[in-house]
Amino acid sequence: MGLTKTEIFTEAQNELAHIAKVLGHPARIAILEQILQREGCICNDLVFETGLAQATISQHLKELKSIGIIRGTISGKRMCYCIDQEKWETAQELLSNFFKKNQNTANCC
Amino acid sequence: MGLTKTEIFTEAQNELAHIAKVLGHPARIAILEQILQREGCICNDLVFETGLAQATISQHLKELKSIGIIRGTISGKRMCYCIDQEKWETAQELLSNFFKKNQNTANCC
DNA sequence: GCTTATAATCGTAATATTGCAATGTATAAA
DNA sequence: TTTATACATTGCAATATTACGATTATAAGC
Repeated sequence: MGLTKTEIFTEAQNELAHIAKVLGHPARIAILEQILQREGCICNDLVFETGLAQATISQHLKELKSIGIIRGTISGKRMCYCIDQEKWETAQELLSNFFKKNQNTANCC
Repeated sequence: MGLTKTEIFTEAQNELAHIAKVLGHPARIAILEQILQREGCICNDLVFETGLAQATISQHLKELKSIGIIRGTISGKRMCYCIDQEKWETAQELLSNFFKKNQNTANCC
């Protein structure tokens, strides 16, 4: 059906899954890496860097904005995208805490 | 087109994205949490726990197996699922390293 | 042998995602 | 005021994902 039954899971599970889902595309990883590399902002040189169409990049940026991990501010006729530090750290911690749940479990099989 | 252009991204980007993608569904987060909680194995009580159909759970388990983060071993007529410690840590580190790329970046906008 | 339990797989329907061309919009430059 | 530039949005086609019922395969127990 292609429809995730979000209502049967907890808020936390849905939130974590949403963050992971947004990170779950190589183009979005590449975009984030570019933004980081240029230590600060960047506009749609991303189109040039990735080789994807402008519309496609725009769509991926929208996905990234949906978890708040990037922010876009207008500077003239250009857009300046950058990392939202706070949201970045939130995502980092949510994932980190999830992985920390697996301390010490002895292998069973 | 629904077809990710994996060939234009690096191995590392594709690998990280794949891991994130697999974690990007609340059912799979829930499944992993269950396996961890029962500190070791579990069979398809997952069906009961989540309320999803057996076929659906089986499919999600397959996704999780695709990144190696869980392993299933046969024990009689049951399957015993557990975390693969090594792969778990690999995934943890890949994500952790990705997030660590954003040290010290001054906010630009 | 047969029956039951457990889980994988197949087939299908519904919805989501990816990607792009075309179009729209706002700003800057001329 | 026109024109160009930079993005966002829309609409569409192709593919992927999610979910489930039905079927199949395997092993245990009789």
